[in-house]
Amino acid sequence: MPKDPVTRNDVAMYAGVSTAVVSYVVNEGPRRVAPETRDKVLEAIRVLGYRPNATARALRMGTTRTFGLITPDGGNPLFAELAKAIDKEASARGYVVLQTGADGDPATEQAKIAELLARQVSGLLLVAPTDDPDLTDVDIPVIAINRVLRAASSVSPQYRAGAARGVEHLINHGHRRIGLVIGHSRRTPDRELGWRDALEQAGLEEGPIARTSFSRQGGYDAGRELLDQVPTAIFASSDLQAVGVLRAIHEAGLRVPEDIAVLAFDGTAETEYSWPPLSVVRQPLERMAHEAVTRLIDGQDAVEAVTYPTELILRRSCGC
Amino acid sequence: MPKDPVTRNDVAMYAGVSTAVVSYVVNEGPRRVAPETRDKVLEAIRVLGYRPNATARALRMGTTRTFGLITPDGGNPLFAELAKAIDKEASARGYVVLQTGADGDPATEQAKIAELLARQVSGLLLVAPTDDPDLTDVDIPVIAINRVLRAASSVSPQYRAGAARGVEHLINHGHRRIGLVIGHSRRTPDRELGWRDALEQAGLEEGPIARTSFSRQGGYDAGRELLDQVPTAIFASSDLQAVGVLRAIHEAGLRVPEDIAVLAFDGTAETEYSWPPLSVVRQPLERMAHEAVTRLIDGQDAVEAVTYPTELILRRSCGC
DNA sequence: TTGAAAGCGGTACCAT
DNA sequence: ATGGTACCGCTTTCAA
Repeated sequence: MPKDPVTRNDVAMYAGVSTAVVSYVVNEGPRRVAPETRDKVLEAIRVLGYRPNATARALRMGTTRTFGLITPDGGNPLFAELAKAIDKEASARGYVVLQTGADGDPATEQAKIAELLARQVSGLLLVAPTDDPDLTDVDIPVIAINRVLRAASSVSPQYRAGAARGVEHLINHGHRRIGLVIGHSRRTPDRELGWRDALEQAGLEEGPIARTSFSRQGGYDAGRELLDQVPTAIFASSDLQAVGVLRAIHEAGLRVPEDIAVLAFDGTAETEYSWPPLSVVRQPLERMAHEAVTRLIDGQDAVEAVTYPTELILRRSCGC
Repeated sequence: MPKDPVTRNDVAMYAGVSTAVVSYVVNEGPRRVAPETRDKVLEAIRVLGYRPNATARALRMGTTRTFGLITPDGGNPLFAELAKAIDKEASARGYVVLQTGADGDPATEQAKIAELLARQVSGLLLVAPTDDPDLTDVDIPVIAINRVLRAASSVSPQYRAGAARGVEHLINHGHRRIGLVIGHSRRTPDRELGWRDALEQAGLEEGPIARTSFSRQGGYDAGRELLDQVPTAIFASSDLQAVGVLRAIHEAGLRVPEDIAVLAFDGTAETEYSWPPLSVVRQPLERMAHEAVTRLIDGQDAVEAVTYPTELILRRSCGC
């Protein structure tokens, strides 16, 4: 017997007041209520086990206090950690997040955007990296994370400076031939530019480059490819790739960091327990999540790209 | 100028029909509409860029087609992969999922349940492992995953049989002293029972046990503890723990699997690229997600605990 | 085949 | 301080 839900009407009836008063009590406004009336209502709410219907409220108020979050792949640890940070940030402000994956497919992402819009989300978080979706007639705030959109503000780590800082560290260890594992992409990725910056700065010539997917398998393939060109260090543009590189190196019977050093961009938890533990350039996920959520709520109008400094975390893989 | 949203009223007006007809067209029912009227409406929808308001629909229909998913920690790869599978399953059926983390804290979980109920989710997915939450006056279907609840059905891997199968495999490799890394818990966990089953079955005496948290750090601590008792193989009750164990072993200068073999329960992607790659008892996450979502939608009444067979995946860490 | 209208559960203005 | 009530956008019955 699924007893139908208690509504504000039941409460009003039980407490012998009008529905308006119940509303005033529940929301602590916008009108004052006499203390004793208030107590009657509270009592009725308690006894009846009343829970306001957020759907009705959303309809009336025109806001669901819900964010939509679309990542290319929920299974990717980086996005999982990002999502966790966003959830935490949203929860703290009474929001809730509809999270979904787009399989790294632009068409799917576009469809998911439509679905979330239909559900009246109050803001949209779009995480890297797919093509620019069509955002015309999206009438809610949108923030891009780890990607830059023409039509929306974005929040990202300082890819270029962070990568440069990491590679520079490798150079300080004495490495002169530093390979790069990077993702495919239309324009030159900032992490690649950062790697170049550091090499140039040190007067070093460019090391070997392997372009591959952002995955462990991709890193593995790239690692094998790079090993043929005997670099003494490898900078991977993502944790996943670095983990794959590590495997390729181990299989080749080489030691890290003695024979070859490795440093990765991202800094997810997995890197702390890889073998050896990976030195990383860590994305400030918490700060990024905080900023993204804040912007969504405050609804800034100007389109701007905000970036945050990364953190260099030294572990064993670089030789430290 | 954030032009306010197009409603069904605008469409009706533009097409010169009533709102009812618009509804019939959009939902392809419950009444038939003359083809030409239909075309007019479709045209109006297209021109105006109308998108039905799912919130209003939900209020009227009494269902949001939304699931609530609460995990102890969204950053845990196992839960991230589970969430991904659930998202996929839900999407395919036109549902969407509100995902949130409870920090492994019962009180937080209880609060999140209330929040999701207020938001009228159509079903609730509660993932391991915290205390039994209070589910009285929860009037929607609830499915527990990887945990058993008094008041709701559950979907889990066959922990005991799967663990036994894994340990048995270790025994077949010739191991006679097999340690166990397991989580803390009130009652004896099924994975521990499975480990015992296999040892008993083979007439072996019990190996050393280390009880710790379900984390990489926990596994590391447990690994160090176990190494003092010189087992020749270790069965870890989760991937995370196994990864920690691996680190402890490497630091001790031992080789896997030559000096000590390792096998883990879970089978997340991370294990495929650890060093060496971990042999695992894999949870059938996709099947579990499918079953959980199906049950939520079909709204079975009986409380039952469904379990699914695991898969033994052999890689290098066991000696294969 | 189509239209009018009631009602889903709240909110908040306008009266009293 | 409190009550009555219109309205948020949509679905569906009832009448035409």
